[in-house]
Amino acid sequence: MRKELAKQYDPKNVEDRIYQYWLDGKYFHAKCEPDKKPYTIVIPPPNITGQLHMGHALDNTLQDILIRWRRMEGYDTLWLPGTDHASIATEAKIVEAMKAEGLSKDDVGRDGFLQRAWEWKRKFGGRIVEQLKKMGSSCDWDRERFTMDEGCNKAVREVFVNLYNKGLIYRGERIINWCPHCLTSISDAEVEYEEKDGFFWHIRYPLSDGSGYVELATTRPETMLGDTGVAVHPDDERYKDIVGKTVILPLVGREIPIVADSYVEMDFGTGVVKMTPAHDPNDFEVGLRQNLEIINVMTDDAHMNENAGKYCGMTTMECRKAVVKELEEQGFLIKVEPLRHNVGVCYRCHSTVEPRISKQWFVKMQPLAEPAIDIVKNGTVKFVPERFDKTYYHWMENIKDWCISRQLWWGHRIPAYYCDTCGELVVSKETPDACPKCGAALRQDPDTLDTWFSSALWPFSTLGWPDDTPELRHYYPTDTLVTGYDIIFFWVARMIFSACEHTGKEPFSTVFIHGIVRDEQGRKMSKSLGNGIDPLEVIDRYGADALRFTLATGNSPGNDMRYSEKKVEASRNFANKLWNAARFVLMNLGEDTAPAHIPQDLALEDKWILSRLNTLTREVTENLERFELGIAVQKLYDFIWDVFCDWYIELAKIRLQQGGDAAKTAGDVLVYVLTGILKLLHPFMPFITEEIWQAIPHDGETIMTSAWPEYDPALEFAAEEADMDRIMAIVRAVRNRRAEMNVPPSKKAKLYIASAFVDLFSNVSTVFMKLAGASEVEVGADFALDGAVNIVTHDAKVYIPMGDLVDFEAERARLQKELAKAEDDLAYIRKKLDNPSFVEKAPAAVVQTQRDGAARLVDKIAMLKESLAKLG
RNA sequence: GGGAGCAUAGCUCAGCUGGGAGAGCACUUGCCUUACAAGCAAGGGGUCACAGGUUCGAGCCCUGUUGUUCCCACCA
Repeated sequence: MRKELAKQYDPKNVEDRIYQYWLDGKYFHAKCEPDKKPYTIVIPPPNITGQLHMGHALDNTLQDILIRWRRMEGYDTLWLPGTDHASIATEAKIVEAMKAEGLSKDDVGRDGFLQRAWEWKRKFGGRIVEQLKKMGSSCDWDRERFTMDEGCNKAVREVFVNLYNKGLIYRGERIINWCPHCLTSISDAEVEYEEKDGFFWHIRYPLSDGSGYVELATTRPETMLGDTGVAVHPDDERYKDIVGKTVILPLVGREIPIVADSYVEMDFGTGVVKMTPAHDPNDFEVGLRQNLEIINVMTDDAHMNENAGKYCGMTTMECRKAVVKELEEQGFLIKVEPLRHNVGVCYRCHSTVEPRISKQWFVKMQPLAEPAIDIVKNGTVKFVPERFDKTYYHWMENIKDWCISRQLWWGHRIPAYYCDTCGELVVSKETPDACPKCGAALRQDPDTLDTWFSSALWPFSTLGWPDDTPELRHYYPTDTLVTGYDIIFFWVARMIFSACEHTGKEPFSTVFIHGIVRDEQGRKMSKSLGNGIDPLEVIDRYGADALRFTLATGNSPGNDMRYSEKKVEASRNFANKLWNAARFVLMNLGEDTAPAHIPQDLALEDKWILSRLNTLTREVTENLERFELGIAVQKLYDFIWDVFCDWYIELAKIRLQQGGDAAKTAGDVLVYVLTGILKLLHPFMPFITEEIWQAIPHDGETIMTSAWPEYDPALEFAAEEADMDRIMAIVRAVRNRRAEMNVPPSKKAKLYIASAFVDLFSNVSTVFMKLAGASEVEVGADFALDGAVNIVTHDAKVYIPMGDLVDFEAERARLQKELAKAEDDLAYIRKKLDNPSFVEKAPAAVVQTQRDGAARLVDKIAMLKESLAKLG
């Protein structure tokens, strides 16, 4: 007994059940079969703190499409899932949770804190994974990983020690970006810039010799407490005489030198800059060159420290006010002007970042960047779309050392150990028992590593590296990395140089880049705007297939897309259309219908649809190979709706009603084409295609592992396609005329078709009766009819006797108009063909197309003239 | 300051290596035609931002202009 399908497709009755069926069948599991060609994607691991948002939905839809397609193509397919520990974000959550209990990090201590963090991970870390399942993601859940699991930790320690031993990781006192809210250093990549309104305070510093003042301006007056110099440009004539002199720092009284450095812009401000090497990266550089003293005047939580003298203890903002007030009172403040300028903020919490001197661990980037640039330049790693390689090169070529230490507890702890007795530093994969030099107890560095340090190893750490595992040998390098352009720097670039350095190979061969999903008005979806759309809610209302289809349709590599519910509705309607097409097929099948096969005695329309499906198969496959997912999905939509449903099913009805062998053939072709459609569509809409596939005659357990359709030259029927076009042109033209004349569909009329294709049109009279409102059809060389509507296609003149409905004047006018149009068209083509350079230089095929077009127009013009002549 | 994207129908966007422009939604008209009204049929609507250039031929390639968005740098 075949399953009855409901009149409307209801994803709620289908999706969870199907997903469980796939899980039970272990179809997602990659078996690591060395004799099969592998295809591997590692998931961009979502943060354990995260909730599924549209970005994930898009990213995972694209990955699942590629994975499901390759799986059907017969690859040993691995989609490796996992989550990221997200040190800053997670730590912030734990701290917040503890705050509610009235506890601080120090209250619970490091071990207590980590216990809570792991507890939190156990509780909530799986949430986003469950949400990914709702999308239909066919990840190999048996291989799920976590960036802080034992294997990843082993890889992290291996990498850290390797780089350290090569001198590529070092510890040093540098100016770094400090987030006063997260209380940790962050890397350059983690600083964002926001335009903010501020002020430009113009101050004068008196020369020590009493000969006058220098005037300068600053946006951060509180930092003057740490000033250790004043700089001018060496070529600046205005200040030539004072270079080498000193000034007395107002409020502080410190005598500081005036130096000349080409960093200073002569035309900006007064051309004089105060130097605060401890709190400004540029000043720091100048300070190194000019031997300026470094005086840190701030604490790690944005307060002033003891070096700030009486301002000690104030917040930086309080200090700013106090300093400005005193400068004014003492006559050092010249003026204040408003200034809109860029301020660096923490990408996590958006607090203003304080640049400060601090002892941190760094990765020396230059030696790592070079091979990473080469591997993209020589095409081993490709960006799709290509233009992103520019972004990548620019970043890699100007890269600065990477600050990797974080003053956090949640993360991979730095495997460096200090001997407080003899000062020895030990960097080691294994935890050393005692100082190898003096035997005293060791103290491990309290800091952890940047989250991205472990995600940079993700493509190989998840496959077992540094151990030589069968998985690593078989699946690595991986194939495609699917991610948004917003994390090229954070993640993609770092994976590439890490893979080059540690595995000697590329981490993946293609980086498939997508844009971000914006809201209906084109704004970024964000928590603060409250304009985010919850994918789970969309799935609940429209189904995962509809959401996936929408996201795939809108995808053009590298470009942003707008989300709108209208689009999801259209996708839902499409799913319903397919559902009903399947219902129709099912209703017309005998109990003994075999699974998809091509029957004998194909009718014209059978060959036509098979040929069209064949072309579709080739094109969709090619589009997928080129990552043109949006184009592929559009072609499927058009084929299923316009070609299969609107034409083929309607044509098949004729023979299905006739019964007998003709009906059986039609039924077989319906099953064949429907099966092909389901397979091609499956990567995009996995649930509904599986549900239908299970309901129609089929071989195998799941469409997931059925064979991807292949282009077959034997199924190309060019002549039949041309014939069908002739027939369809007449059907369309007749419908058009009837609609124009407001003839109701119920009113049938005889069709006289005058054409050279007598046999073709005679054989399909039932088609015209079914689709073009014909009561009967007569085909011949020509007819002499009075009072008929005249229709002319390229291949035929069609007359419909409509008696008193016919308005001769209108008929004549319409034919005249069509004639004029045809003559214009012909003139246009003739002009081309009469141009010797066109005929000479254009490809032969193009010239031939134009000649054919001209010939068709000549025929059409002749027929139009005949019709006009008959009207008198 | 440097780089990149986008500009096509009322709206949202496709348009692959150049060969007389497409879809969805919206709109108009007629249809409950036994798969589907979340549907069927027919239709209206576009100097492809602007100006040059290359070419037999440009929405597509080149140059410039305008508008817009983003990334990087960070002039204190």
